[in-house]
Amino acid sequence: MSISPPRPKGPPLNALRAFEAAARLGSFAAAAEELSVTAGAISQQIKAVETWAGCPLFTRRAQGVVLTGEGARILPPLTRAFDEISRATGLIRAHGAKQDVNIAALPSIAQLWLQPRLSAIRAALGDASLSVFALETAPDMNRAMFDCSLFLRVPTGANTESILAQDALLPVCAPSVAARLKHPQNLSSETLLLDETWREDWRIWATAAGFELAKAQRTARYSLYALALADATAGFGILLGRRVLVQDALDTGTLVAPFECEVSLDAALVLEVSATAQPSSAAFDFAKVLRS
Amino acid sequence: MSISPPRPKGPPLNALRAFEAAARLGSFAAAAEELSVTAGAISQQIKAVETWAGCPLFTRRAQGVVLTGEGARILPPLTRAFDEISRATGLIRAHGAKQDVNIAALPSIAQLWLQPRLSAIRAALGDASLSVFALETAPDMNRAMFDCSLFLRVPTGANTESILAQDALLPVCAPSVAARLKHPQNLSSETLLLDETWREDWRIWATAAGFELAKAQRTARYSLYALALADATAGFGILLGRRVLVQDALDTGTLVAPFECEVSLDAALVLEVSATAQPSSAAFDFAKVLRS
DNA sequence: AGACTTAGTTTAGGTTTTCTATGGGTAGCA
DNA sequence: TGCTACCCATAGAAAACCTAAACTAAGTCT
Repeated sequence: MSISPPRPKGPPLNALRAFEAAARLGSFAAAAEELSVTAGAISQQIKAVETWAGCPLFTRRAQGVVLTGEGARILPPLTRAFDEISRATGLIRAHGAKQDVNIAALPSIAQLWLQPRLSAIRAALGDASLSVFALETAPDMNRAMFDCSLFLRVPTGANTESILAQDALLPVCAPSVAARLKHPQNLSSETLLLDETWREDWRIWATAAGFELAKAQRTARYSLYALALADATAGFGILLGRRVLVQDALDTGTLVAPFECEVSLDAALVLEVSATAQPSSAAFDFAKVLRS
Repeated sequence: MSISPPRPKGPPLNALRAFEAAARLGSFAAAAEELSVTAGAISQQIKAVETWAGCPLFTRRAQGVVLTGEGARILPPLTRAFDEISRATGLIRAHGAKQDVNIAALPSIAQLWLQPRLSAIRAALGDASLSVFALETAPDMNRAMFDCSLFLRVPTGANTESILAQDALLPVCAPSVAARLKHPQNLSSETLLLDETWREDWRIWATAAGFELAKAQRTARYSLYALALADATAGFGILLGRRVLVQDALDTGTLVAPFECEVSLDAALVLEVSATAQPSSAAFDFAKVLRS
């Protein structure tokens, strides 16, 4: 018998949070994104849980991970528990730090859609400060500590959502370039600009426009939409525009749409407000300004 | 507008666990005991939660702490959430580490009651290893990672409990000392031994025996019951015995009870089994041996 | 076949967090 | 007035955590 060796410890909570995210999202990489750490960190945390529990929770396969029976058994209660913690802490946080609004948005939306509206927003918010966080994928609003999110995606119909604008695809270019484009066929001799995030867009538009993309078509790919937009403005090529993001440029005339054909998308510019946000909070004021 | 500064972090889970324990138990010191850390650590963790939330959760008073409105509001959901986590993780842990039984017990019970029974227990457990942890106060079995607990306390009637023996108070001493004790009055010239944990015991017994304790009564206080028992055996004084703990010494005759008067207590030797323990586990075997 | 891509692992190393150990301070108790 | 029971503050030590970079392993183009 051993008397008072290091006392048996409770479950490692941070590691459990990592496990819960990975199990819920079905991937370590996605969990890493949600928790804003690297995949290696998730891998280690989950190993820690497995060591603590004494049994494996995931079966590792080359193309991903699959929950084991034990893993699947504890996921629902853990999700409930972490949701409850988020909700509870969100409530009290609203009282203290109500002076600050945290927005999650696609980098492109932050730069091209939000920035022009910032001065109006600031005026409406008064002294509450505003922080914008650029994220590649929309966060789970039940978890991440954002008050609002702005993403281009298919609406889910949740009542925390507002559709600000339906999205659509249309090629845009500098007026000088538009002059030599009479017909989609002319595109084959031009450089097509596209954003990495939406690399299928040209294919989708071409199909709808009844235009065959050449195999050897010259293209330029950008990881930042604003960069592609700048190059299009400079007359470097034709950008397959997202209406929401190019609207301002079309309005001011720096870009024009050379063709009539515009393809409607299911995706829209969706504003989502955190479920824990209070109607009296600055986050609500922010949302109200955007909806108007 | 600031773009992508350090992303807003989720609530600090370990700090929330500290808060939940402190709020539930009404004291930082008690929470420290439950989580087996120092009170200073709890103090810092709670400050971390308050900083994160942006509002105080406790009002500090010199004689303790009181929950604020915000604190009281989040306690129930947090307790639910952590209970759920404990339950869920306890379930899977049972599958992996079923080879080990962790017992929490009063130091005195571990030494004086459990030790004599160890060989029988080992025989029944087979290859499962046994660890005994000495604790001053009974842990919350929904939280702490113990499979069983053995404490002297008033039974609550929970169905995870078994009463192994009702407790009682009776003075005990070496046979040589008993020879000169004809009547409780003789005690005034003797040294009374008592354990810090139960410092009221002599007063309780004296009241029941109709015997007035002198103000200048000579006493010796021990922080370890086994030490007091050893001194009593050596003829150093009279120990106010807990029947459960001195029974073995009475049976072997190393100690005797000089007076007839035995005071029954509401407290009993209570065995509690963790709610997450499986009927097939070694913890159940252990409990079965003790009950027989 | 060979090159790329996707998904997770592993290790070392440094950073951040957390804990303990001390030395206060304040109110109730005797 | 001394004791005890609480909690607070600080600094150094210990533990936990994260990142970066190189690696494995199984697809998927070409």
